[in-house]
Amino acid sequence: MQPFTARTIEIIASIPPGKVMTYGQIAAAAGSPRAARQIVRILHSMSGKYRLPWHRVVNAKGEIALQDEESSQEQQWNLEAEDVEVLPGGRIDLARYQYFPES
DNA sequence: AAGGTGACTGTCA
DNA sequence: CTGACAGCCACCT
Repeated sequence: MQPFTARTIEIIASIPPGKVMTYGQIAAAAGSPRAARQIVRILHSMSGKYRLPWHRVVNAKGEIALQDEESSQEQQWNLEAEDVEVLPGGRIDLARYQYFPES
């Protein structure tokens, strides 16, 4: 397991309910500001094995990044279950729900 | 071992 | 607002 991967898992797992983080944010927090795409790969391969709260991860625009209709709806449902308001189009108000590990 | 891939991002038009 | 482009990098053939 690469340090980057381990840190990524740790970070994602630390996102509190009702909050979300962007891929770039996680990548930066994990040590590679430009490795947003790695987060995607890690989510793909680890979400099943580590039970990560993948639904709390959105893209830089604050939208659900999933392309698969079913999965994206599942993510939206999970977010709403945590009192996150998902606007039409699968968009989320980052100003209200983005999680900053620092603060 | 070499090349492809992706739930991305910032910039420019 | 939309679309095109080029970085980016761990993981999977």
